[in-house]
Amino acid sequence: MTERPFHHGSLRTALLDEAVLVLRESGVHGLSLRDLARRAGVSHGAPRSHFVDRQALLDALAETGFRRLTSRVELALAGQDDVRHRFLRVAHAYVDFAIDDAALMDLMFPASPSPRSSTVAAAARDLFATLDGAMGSRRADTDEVARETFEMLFAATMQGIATLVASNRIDRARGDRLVDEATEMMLGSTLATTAVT
Amino acid sequence: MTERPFHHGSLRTALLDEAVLVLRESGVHGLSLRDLARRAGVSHGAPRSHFVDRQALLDALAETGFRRLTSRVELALAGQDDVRHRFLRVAHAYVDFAIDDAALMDLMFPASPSPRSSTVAAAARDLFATLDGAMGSRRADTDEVARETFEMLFAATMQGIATLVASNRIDRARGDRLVDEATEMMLGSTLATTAVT
DNA sequence: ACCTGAACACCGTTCAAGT
DNA sequence: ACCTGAACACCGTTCAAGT
Repeated sequence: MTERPFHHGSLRTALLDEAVLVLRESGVHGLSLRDLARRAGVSHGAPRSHFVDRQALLDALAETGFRRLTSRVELALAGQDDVRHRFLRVAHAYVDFAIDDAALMDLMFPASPSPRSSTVAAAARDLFATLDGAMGSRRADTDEVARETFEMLFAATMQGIATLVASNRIDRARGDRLVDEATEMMLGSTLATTAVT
Repeated sequence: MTERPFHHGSLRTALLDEAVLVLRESGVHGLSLRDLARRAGVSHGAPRSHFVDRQALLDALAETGFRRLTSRVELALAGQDDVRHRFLRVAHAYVDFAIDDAALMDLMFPASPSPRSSTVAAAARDLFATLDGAMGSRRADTDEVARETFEMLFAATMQGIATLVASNRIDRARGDRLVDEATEMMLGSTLATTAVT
């Protein structure tokens, strides 16, 4: 009678957890609702109760990705006041995540942008708000445009380094060094002097 | 008797050309061998004569992508001697391509890196060699390590900006301005003074 | 509210057969 | 050498039915 001992309401999270693992080793292409159902020990129609279609699952995955990355960045911020170290820690947290969960990053920042569900959009906004807080000046009179430009370039560079590593153009150690060098270069630029404290 | 007037040997390129279009409007997910065969007016088994499996088609697409991007960069280099303008033109050429063919870029720089076929690898090397030539110093005694680092950071930043635009985080005009600003910032850094002429 | 299981259309892949 | 068409296993999606 304990034929299906699990999922007295936890099937949704069980599917998501399993999906993260599959994603990590087989990419988006390896993700199938039927396969996830099989792994969870339920019928192939069961996931339908929690995700209307495959895209809904992918959206939910992107949302958890944004939340996990946000908490990683928050962790990197804990107890750091020096600007240089703050940037370095955030940068490494971001790039590490992007490399370890490259396929998930593709779901979070899809190349063919589909209209984003509101819950995913909210999770994305939380991440950007956290990043803003991490990089923003604490002085109110700082040039707003310069700061936003600086933030964008910083995010772009980190995302780019992660892509280089994830696609095997450079190895991880090289990527780590690039993160350091990029951070130093950007903090040393004239843009930075008007953008951050 | 002209039931199938095309493809007296051109089916391969016909499939590839069609695939680029499908890729552009439906992403990798919308690419199906059977659908391509249908559009070309051949049976579903016909593509097999030119591509052993779906991955072989994706590899071929990546290869053509590298070749097209290489020629775009070469075009951007034509008749430009000033360093600043050279960088700006190459950067815009790169980012424009990455935005217009974002899905193709994902095939060229896959998140879950599969072992790359030798022909794809060769096409990729051609692109990197061209980029090296575009950005490299003409003086032989320049610091080699600094130059390579500078090249990597430049490529990473451009790829990152393209990702931001392709995933709709910023619009295209903002991306264009970021390209300009990033180029100025990088050329103004101390890294650049030891890396480029 | 959540899950089952049959049904349908679609896909990648294989393969014998045609030209 | 290139293409056809049947076959097989797999998938997403829908839906009536169970609990």
